[in-house]
Amino acid sequence: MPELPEVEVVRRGLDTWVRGRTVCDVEVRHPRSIRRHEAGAADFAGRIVGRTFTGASRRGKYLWLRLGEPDECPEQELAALVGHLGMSGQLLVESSDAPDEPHLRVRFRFEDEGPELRFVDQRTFGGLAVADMVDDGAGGQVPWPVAHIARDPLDPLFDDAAFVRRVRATDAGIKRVLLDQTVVSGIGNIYADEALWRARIHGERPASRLSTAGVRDLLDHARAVMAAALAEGGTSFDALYVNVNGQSGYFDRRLAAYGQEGLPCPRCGRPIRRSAFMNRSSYFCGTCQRAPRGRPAPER
DNA sequence: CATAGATCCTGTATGC
DNA sequence: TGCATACAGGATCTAT
Repeated sequence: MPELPEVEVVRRGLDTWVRGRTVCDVEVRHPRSIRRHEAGAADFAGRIVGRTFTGASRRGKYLWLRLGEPDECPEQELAALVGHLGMSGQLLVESSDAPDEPHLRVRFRFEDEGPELRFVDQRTFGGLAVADMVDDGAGGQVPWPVAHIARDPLDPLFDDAAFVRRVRATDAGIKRVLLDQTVVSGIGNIYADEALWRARIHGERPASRLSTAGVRDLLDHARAVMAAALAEGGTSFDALYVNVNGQSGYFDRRLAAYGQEGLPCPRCGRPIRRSAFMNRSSYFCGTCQRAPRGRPAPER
C-alpha cells in the first residue's frame, strides 16, 4: 500500500503485533523480493533469526523493524529489517494455519509460535533487506537505504522553510517535485493530485513560478489530506491495499480528483480531467487548476 | 548538474 | 471464447 497514510497504517500494525517478538525462522520464497539485500537469502535469514523486533519505524514510504542485539546489550539496535511495499506489497500478520497467498514472497515465524509475518507482493516492485543503521544528521538513526529519503510532512522535524526554498529552486513541474522523495517523502500519485486540487494548482506549473505563499499553502494541503486519509485507515480501491490484518481503509470515498475522470469537480462542477503523466495518469480540474501557458495537458 | 523517459513485474479490465 | 491493449497507488537507472 504505497503512500504515506497507507504505510503508516502498516507501521502501526507492525508495532502492535510484532514488536517484542523473536524470530525463529525466515523463509525467502522469491529472490527478487530481497534483491536489495545483496548478500543473498541465506545471509538475509541469518541476520534475522534469533533477533527480536524492538519496534517499527517509518520515513516516507519506507518502513523498518529495528533488530535488537541479543548477545550483547539488548537495547542496542545496530540494524533493521527495511521494507518498501512498492506498488503491490503487503505485510500481513496472520495465523500459520492461513493458506499461503499466491504471491507470498517472504515468511517470518516467531519463537512464541503466534501469528506469523508475511510479505506478499504481486508485482515484486517492493522488497525487504537487512541494513545497518546510520546517523540521520539530526541525532537519530535510519537504515542506510533510507538515508537519501527526505522527511515527510507529518514528521515533526520536517523543515517547511527549507522545503519552500528547494521547491522554488527547481524548474520541473510541481507535481514531479512533489513525487521526488529526496525533496519531500510519502507523497505519491493519489495525494499529489489531491493536494494540487485542494491548492488549485496545475501539476505542470513550473515549481519555480510558484510564490512562497503558494508553496506553503500546497504543503499545508498535502499535510491535511494525508492526515485525513490516515484517520480513515488510508485509501484503497481493492484488496491489494490493506493493513496487517487484511482490512481496507475508507479514504477513497473522500477523493476529489484522483480516479474521478468525468465526474463533477466537487468545487465547481466541471468534469475532472485526466492526462498522461510519467507512464500513468494525472487527474485535475481544468477550471480550478489552470494549465500553464503554452503547455496544454494532452488528453488521453 | 538537472531533468525526462524507460524499465522492472503481474494481474485485471476493456475492446475487438 | 480468445487475444491484444491499456492501466495500476513506485523507485531507480540511463540518456540527454
